[in-house]
Amino acid sequence: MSQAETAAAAPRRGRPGYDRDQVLAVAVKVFNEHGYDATSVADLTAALGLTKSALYHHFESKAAILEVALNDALDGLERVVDDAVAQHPLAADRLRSIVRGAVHVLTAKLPSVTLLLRVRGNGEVELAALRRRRAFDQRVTAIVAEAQREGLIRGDVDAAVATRLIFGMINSVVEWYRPGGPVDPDELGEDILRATLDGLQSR
Amino acid sequence: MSQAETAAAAPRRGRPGYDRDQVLAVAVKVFNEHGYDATSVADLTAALGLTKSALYHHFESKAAILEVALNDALDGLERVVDDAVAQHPLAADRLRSIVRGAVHVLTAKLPSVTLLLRVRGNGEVELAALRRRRAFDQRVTAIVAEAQREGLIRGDVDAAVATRLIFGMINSVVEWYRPGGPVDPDELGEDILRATLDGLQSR
DNA sequence: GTCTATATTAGGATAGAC
DNA sequence: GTCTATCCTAATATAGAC
Repeated sequence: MSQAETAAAAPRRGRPGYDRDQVLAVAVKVFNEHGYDATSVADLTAALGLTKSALYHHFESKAAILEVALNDALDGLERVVDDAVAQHPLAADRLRSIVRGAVHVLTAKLPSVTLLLRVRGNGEVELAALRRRRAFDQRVTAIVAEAQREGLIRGDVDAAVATRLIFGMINSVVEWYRPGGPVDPDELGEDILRATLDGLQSR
Repeated sequence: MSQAETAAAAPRRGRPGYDRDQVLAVAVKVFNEHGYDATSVADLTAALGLTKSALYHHFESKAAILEVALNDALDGLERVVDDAVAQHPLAADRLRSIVRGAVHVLTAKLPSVTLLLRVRGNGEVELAALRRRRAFDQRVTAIVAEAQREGLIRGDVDAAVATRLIFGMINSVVEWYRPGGPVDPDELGEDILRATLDGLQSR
């Protein structure tokens, strides 16, 4: 994924001449437009301007493309929690750091995170991703519960429900946020922090 | 959908003997478990204990099943806005009514609304549903903007962003809410109203 | 890194009997 | 309302040449 952006800087004569990361970026884009299951390998090759054989030269299967993208997204999200835990002793600070970090990863790695959030558990690749995602959710829920004991989060809402509502709001961003659009990703992180903690009501 | 619950009250001898609503309920459940596109007609008939021909006796195509379910969900959501507009002159009251009503429809019609929220726009049936959903979103955004002018919603967050964040939180409920579980749907509506308007922070 | 050609299976849907 | 048998297309994937 990291090489995808610099792809245009190394053009070929005539044929596209994709490398693995470029193929990945296009494939993930098409997956998100039609859904992974509704996307055929023919759809991918049409978007790439390649034949199936050329695509299978880069990835051994359609599922292998999905696997790389999902792991990229999960790596990014797990790193946010790792960093928050390493940097902040207070759960309240960890939570604020996680909200900001999750919004940052989500906007920076929008395609792969979007794909991750739509996984239903079909096949081994998706099941493995769901397992990692559940572990992530549990770590965050534990931090929210601790932040609640510390007094940051109100006690009249269940910690698991609060976590789900906060991340429900964060994750919904993939449905409408577009890089280069009118919404700044860092401001969005602050908006979501304000919306979930302070509330959207005027005071 | 309404007849599905009373199905067990009219059993047949030997074979299941499904009617249209019962087939619909099972099909929507399977669609949600694997995703619409990943669900084959064979998956549906396996869940029903029927052959393909029997299924095609009730619905003319796989897409026709989807269409009925999506319209059911959209009817429910549109009715919430219609009722809110009819009952409340103030946009602030309309918004509160819509949040409560949307959570209610979402929990009461969980299977069909879940399906609706995952539609990507493949084929005419999904495109038609997306058009209706966009119209719904626009009506709600206009009400949020008006509520902001009335002073209910803070002015430092864009109305369109606020709408998306609020409904992002509401819609995320389909990912974890289960009827008969520990979370009461009416309480959940109040929690979301509190979370989005008052904020989750202790005071 | 890409091509043409093809193997193989699964998918949606129908015909016609009971 | 359901069955068996079948059609036809589209899907994933591979072989082997350039």
